[in-house]
Amino acid sequence: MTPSQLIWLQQRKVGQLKHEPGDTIIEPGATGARIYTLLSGWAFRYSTLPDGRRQILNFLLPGDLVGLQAELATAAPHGVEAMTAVSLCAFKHDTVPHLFREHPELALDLTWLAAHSERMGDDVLLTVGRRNATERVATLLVHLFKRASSVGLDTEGSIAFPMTQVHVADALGLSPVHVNRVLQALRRARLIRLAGGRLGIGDLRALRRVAAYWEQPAPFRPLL
Amino acid sequence: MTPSQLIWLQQRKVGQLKHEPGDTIIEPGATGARIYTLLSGWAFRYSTLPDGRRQILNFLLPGDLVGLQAELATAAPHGVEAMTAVSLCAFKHDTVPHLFREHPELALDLTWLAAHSERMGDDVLLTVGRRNATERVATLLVHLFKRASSVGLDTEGSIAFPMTQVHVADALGLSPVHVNRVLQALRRARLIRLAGGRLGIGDLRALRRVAAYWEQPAPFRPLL
DNA sequence: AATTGGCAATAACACAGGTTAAGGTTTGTC
DNA sequence: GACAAACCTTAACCTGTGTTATTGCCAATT
Repeated sequence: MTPSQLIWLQQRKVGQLKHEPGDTIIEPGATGARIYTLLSGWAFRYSTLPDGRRQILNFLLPGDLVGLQAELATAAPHGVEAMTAVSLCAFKHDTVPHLFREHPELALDLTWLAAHSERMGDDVLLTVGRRNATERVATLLVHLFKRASSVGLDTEGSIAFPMTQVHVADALGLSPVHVNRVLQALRRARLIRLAGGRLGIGDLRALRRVAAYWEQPAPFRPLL
Repeated sequence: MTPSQLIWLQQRKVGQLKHEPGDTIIEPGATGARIYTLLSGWAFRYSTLPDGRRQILNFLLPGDLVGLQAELATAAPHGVEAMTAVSLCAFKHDTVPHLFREHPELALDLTWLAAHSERMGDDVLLTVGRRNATERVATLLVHLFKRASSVGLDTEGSIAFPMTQVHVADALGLSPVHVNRVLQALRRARLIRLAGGRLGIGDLRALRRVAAYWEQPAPFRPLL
């Protein structure tokens, strides 16, 4: 990123806000939602059916953009909720249109990000649609472990893991009880260590095999 | 779209290509894939697991953009296959970067499209993760019926429906046999008419209720 | 120290949907 | 007009996962 781009972005920043675990960051259906960058903490996007069934769409880690869809749509199509204490960098309203006029390079990066998150969504759909319960859980854990590690959230081979089993269930289309069964099995097989809010992976290669997971080459990722 | 934008787009067009039903339009993992607009026919995006299980990510109807992700990524993350005879409008390589430099308004539309398709993907994930088989099938049929109608593919209350039950199964994370059971039930309930490659909806309101489906306000949709 | 609430663990039971297999149509082809 | 290849349909059976319920643990609160 060039200095002028950086300065421009700084100017668009209107403030920094914090949320507590469990707080709603974006209300589903909210209008005029802002766009944010997640500076620290974990959050998730979700949507629900009229009768309350909830699907977690994805998890948000530091560095992720929040609310691009909500900014471009007239109403936020999904909710966003904090899982830990969270701090966000808020941008002025209409930052996106200005960005396109004044910084086409950054705008292209933004579109790259949108395409990238669509790709991640495709992977999740493959997981939920075609993998069985064990594979789903293994896939999610490998994925989160890698992402958290890549943002430097790992210490001594484990990461802080702020999710409940209900979160895992809602992300994978499973029931909480069955998630528990699968986690027990993975623990007994010494594939994972999960206790006290921390996750460690015993044998990454074996867990990947369980997941029917295979590496996508980690592509260039613009920051914003 | 302004005349100058239109002329510019015309100039970026390098040709028109056709495919037969069952043809692969974009090979999964292909490099240097182009970006297309679907002019006529139906296609779908899919990805597969190493052992062959396939998930259809979404269906492509006339007017849809094909291969934005493939253009921005180094390798196409998913395949695209034609379901009917299909014709595509191909754009020059590097059209996207040029677009951002020369037509920021169009570039914003493009990003809007990317965000929109991510939203559609979110809906599919909700369906596959949290709806039961009947609801899933009903949701898909309502969705496709509405989309096909909105592109003028309907005649006398029915649309040409070129998909096999295997396609439906692969899109919804179900087995073909179970899709058949559900379709029979919907037919018996007079909610749908499905025969001879055509789909009609008997009682849209009732089918929506079955789907646990509710209307998203159809938003402004830029063409490209 | 007692109480409450959220979360994890486990068991018993139920059922939605998967699997396998066997016809039956339709369509195209030589 | 026989044959083959897709595709659809149905049945019988099975299993992975959901449901419901109970217990225990820990942390926070009073």
